[in-house]
Amino acid sequence: MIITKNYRDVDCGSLRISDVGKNIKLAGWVDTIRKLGGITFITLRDQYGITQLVASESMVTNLNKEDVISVSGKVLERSSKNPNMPTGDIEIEVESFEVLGKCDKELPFEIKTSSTVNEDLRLKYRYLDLRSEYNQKMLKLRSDLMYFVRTYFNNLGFTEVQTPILTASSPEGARDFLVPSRLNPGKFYALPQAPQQFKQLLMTSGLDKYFQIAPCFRDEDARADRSPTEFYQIDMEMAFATQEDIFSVMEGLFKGIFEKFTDQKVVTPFKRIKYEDAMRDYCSDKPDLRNPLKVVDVTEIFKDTEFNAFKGATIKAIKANCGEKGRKFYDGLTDFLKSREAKGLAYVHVNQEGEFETGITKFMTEQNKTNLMNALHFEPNDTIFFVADSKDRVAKFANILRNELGKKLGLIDENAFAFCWVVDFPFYELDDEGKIEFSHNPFSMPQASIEEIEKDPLSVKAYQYDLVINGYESLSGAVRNHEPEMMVELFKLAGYDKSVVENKFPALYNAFSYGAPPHAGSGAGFDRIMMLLTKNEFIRDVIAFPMNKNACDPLTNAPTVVDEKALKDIHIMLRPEVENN
RNA sequence: GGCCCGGUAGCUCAGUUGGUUAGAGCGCCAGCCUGUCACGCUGGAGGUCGAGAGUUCGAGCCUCUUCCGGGUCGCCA
Repeated sequence: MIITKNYRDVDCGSLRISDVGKNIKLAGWVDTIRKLGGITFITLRDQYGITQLVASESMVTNLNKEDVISVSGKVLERSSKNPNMPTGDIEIEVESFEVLGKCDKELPFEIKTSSTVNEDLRLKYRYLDLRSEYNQKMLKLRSDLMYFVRTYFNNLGFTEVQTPILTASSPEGARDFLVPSRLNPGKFYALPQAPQQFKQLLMTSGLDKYFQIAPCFRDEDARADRSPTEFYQIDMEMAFATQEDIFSVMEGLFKGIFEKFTDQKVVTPFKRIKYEDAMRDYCSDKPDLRNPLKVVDVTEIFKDTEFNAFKGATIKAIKANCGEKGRKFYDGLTDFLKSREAKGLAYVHVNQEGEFETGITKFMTEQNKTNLMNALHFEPNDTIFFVADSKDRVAKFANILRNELGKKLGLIDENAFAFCWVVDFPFYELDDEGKIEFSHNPFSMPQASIEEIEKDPLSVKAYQYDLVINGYESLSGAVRNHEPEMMVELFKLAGYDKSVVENKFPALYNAFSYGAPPHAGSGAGFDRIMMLLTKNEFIRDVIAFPMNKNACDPLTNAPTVVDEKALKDIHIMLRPEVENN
């Protein structure tokens, strides 16, 4: 490692007992000052570590925490060592020091405890927040991860291509960020939601294997695990490739990443679940497989029930052993479900004798019980939970219940990573009005011929896949449709004219008419991987300069008002209600 | 846009049924302290209780409005 030498000889993390006796210059931030009367201990911090300085009291008056100083002195063996620090065997006896950067303001928060501080304040002083040990490690990990990804793809013969940041607005998908064009009055660029079109064009250009650590921009609302403006994607595409080829490359990447950056052994090939089965067993297309609970549809069992909440509803059941939980536990679950807009939560407890008790036991017939036994194979001390609602709402609540039970009952191994491919997404689905609509990507390849599709479009699966890790959608991809004629037919089935394909995606459509190879690829969320590696549930904690929930940056005050002239240049006039704000 | 939670000292928070001068820990300042390492001890400064209105003899606490932040639903093909 290189270390700049004018202000220091070594960094703050590297001196050891073998260095005792050397005259050394060190530079860094004053981390702590401990005055014990005649003697003062100071710890000096940089990105690499912390080294203790020792000085006479008179020598270091007027020193503040977070001052940046350069210190000259002799390395001593400590008389009282600290086994908790890598440099804990030694200290520097200060002979002289120079203040390089004074910290003369009171800190808005303490660096050590910045992670507990109100996020807007942390973001306003992000340069201080980033001084914390967690953030220093986070920045290094991001860099190491980027390097690892690039090395992996380069070793496999991939070419990294930088695709445009200013491009055309696309009609599908999320809201675009728009950038007005000065040279083309009234027209706008859009920031790319993903390099999707460009990487497919590269395939038609003859590039065999493409990748990019690509910035993506979407103007949608934030979530804890979703950045409100921009994020990075590990984007890749291969010509002459099948779904299996993509799986093999990406499994190699994820195995490599998780084995290098965590202490987990990653087993390949990853588990695979059909979309249909995931929806049946977990009521989610991104199930957390660390959670052993499964959902069972019991609608049929209760079709003649007297229980009002079940009448006419779709009913999902989850069996779980809740141990010795009291009424409070069940009420808490019910309240949680209700707070998420469920109508309620029904349950029965199975006692030692295998009989139902509590909850909705009085509505259970013997036949119900027999059927439930066949469906759920419950045992003494199990509890059976039921959520009932309309067909399109019930899955959501079953999923919420499954996740909450997993969490509350401690069924989730926090140290494990559960990888699974979700495959065979449906190509079409019915929209709210019962019309056939593309369910995911209209440009993915269906798993059937056009003749078969026309017979029964809703049964057709797509070569479309997600990689789910611990319940996070971490990668999404597809085998692409590179046959323009078939694409037109597929659009027709969804009620779109040929002109829609031609006009909305002219570059792709035209390019595919000049000889395109079959190709497939994927995009993996770089920030999501960072979250998993650091076990962090907030995406902002793995980004150097994140925006807040409302897509504002308290540090730079972005977005800002701009002056009249700048607006005039780009032919923009603000609506009066906005201007007056 | 809907729903939920929060806003009290620089930071993190407590604050009872509405009742005297609004507290604690950390940080900051001063003094003491020669082996600390979350040093310790003593003292001190520091408050528009987010803002506004209302109810009340009396509001940090109750009501309404509003601003700000977080989570979530919608949204993210």
